[in-house]
Amino acid sequence: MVGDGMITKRQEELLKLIVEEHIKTAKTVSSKSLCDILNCSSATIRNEMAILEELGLIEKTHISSGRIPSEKGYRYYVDNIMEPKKLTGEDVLKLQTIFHNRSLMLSDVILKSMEIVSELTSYTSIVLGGASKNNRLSKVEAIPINENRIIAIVITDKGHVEHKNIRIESSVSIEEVQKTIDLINKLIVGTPIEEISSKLEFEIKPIISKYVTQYKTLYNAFYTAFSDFSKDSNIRITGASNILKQPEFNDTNKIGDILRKFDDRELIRNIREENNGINIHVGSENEFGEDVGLIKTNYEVNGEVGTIAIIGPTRMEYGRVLALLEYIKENIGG
Amino acid sequence: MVGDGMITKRQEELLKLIVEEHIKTAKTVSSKSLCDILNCSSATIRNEMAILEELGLIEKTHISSGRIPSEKGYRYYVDNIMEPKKLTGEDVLKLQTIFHNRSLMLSDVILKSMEIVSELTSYTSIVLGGASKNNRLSKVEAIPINENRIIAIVITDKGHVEHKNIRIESSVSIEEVQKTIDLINKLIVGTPIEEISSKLEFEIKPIISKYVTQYKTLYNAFYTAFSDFSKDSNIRITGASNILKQPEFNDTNKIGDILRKFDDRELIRNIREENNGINIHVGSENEFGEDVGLIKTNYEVNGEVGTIAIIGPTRMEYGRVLALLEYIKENIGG
DNA sequence: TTTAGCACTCAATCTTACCGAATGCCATCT
DNA sequence: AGATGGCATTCGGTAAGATTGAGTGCTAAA
Repeated sequence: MVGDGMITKRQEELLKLIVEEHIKTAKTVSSKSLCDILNCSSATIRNEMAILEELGLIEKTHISSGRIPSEKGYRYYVDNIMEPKKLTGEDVLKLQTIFHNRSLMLSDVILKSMEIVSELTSYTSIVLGGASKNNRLSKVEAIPINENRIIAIVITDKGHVEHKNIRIESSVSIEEVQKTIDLINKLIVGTPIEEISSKLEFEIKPIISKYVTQYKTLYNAFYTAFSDFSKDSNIRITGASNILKQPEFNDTNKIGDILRKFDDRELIRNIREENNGINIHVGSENEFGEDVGLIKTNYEVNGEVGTIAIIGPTRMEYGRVLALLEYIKENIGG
Repeated sequence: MVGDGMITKRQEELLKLIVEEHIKTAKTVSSKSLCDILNCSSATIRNEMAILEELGLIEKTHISSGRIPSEKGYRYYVDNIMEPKKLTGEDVLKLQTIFHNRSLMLSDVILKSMEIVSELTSYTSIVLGGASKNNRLSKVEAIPINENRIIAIVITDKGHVEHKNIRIESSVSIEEVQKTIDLINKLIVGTPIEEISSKLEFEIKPIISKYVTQYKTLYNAFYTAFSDFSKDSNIRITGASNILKQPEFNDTNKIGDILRKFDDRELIRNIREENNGINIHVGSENEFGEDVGLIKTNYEVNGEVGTIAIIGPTRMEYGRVLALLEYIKENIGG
């Protein structure tokens, strides 16, 4: 006996073969097809299969079909059997062309490398970028465009930049706007992004109201500009059509189910990963439902944080995707 | 005889009925079903149908089927028969909640209103935003982040802002960077965006090379930053899953064909509309193929130009979409 | 010019049959 | 006690009719 508890060495080997064969072919795996590898008769394998099925690690699609891994089976495989796959030369090579291109900015490096992963694997990639954790306000600048529009530009110490288009009433003079900006600059530079809203409310507001006559309208404009700062983070989904390459999605209902989820920006935003490490969510463990597998990890480079994720069928090559994401995560530092 | 040439009043009426009935039901239209409306027998209608088919305006799906409009038939309908549909109260109401929200910036107004159109019609919307036509450079600013990264911020007179992350060799001093920025600011403020690249090359480069010792590496950094300025414009596709609501896309191959096109950013960028007006492209007239209809128009507000488009089945409600886009175009000025 | 009538075509649906791939189980072998 | 061979059984998949119904084209008459 080995491992979690009740599963023998041979059963584990059998589970491994079933999972990997199913991942490769998308078909059910028969007892006969494994005779040669396990050096025993199909009847023997059927007996073992019955035990694995008893344990909920594999399933039949109908009463006399071969077996496929269950969700629990994948989980067991991922946790106890799978060994981190080594990347092939081709995979590494394609990614390196991105990492070695010095003229790309960080966000483009991530987008492009995930595009490549999507292309290499025929899965779908998601990049959630742009949040700025632990960034501090470095500078606020306001550029007047015409009498009722100004552009506020906010720059953080880690190099994150956002701009907001602010509409103001025409009764407010340019001088008053400038005075407000000066006050903001003087008072909140160095404040962490997360705290700006409350600082504005409790520290800046009282002061502005003293110095600026039209303070109310101006304050409101700036408050809304700051409060959704980097809230609607960038979402990029690449290779959504790849799900059609997977035979299990040869069904308009299933395609619809997942496509509707890709369209739901709220849901996509929610896959944002907070933990460290690379996390695998099989089937119903993720928000896309039982038919898909999701592998995701966060990244943080120069204070820019985000999440990258790969979505494929439950039957996806977990080991390979894991290795690819690991490689990307290690190489975007530069 | 009326219209283009060979088509009678009654034939035109018949074509109108066939198109509109098909748009409503997605089914073939039989002669019998139109008897009541046209006040004649099915045989008479069949005779007229034979003529319309002769002219290529309608088709059969098989030898004894009812008729559907051909591509040419849709074209004729759009050009000669369709009357601009009046928007329903619900349509207007939903859009107005966006237009009346003063705190949204322009780009968000467009995105959100197209989201609503997509939702109202069950078609797919595309927004290509962010290009800045006729904008002139108003200010360049550089903020050093650390010894080999600076952020360049570019602002145009119309209020368009972009920033680029520039990596520089550590051998370049902050002073040299600042000197370069000052030169750029002095020399190219007021230049139209489109001309910046060439101006950099032929006017700035010689001067920089005189004043800045490490000019080559700096020049290259700025050149790449400017040259893809607003090139990779924002693309937003909303409601891609809506195509599955259309019965003619109840087929994984067709879904795949169009989804692959949605994934192709190059193709999507190419739908950018240059002409004025709202343009309808039926079937093979657009880049998405014979199964879809495309309605698109450009917009220009405060020097920010872009394109909005709606994609549906060939059998789409052209009149309604036309009215919706018209309404949006008229109302994003504010 | 319109219409009624009729033969004909075809999609769609259902039924039936059959093959082959697997399985479960049982009796037997080592 | 574990492994195996044999056998009945199940079920998906494919193919071949059979049936139905909607709709057309054509012709002859109104």
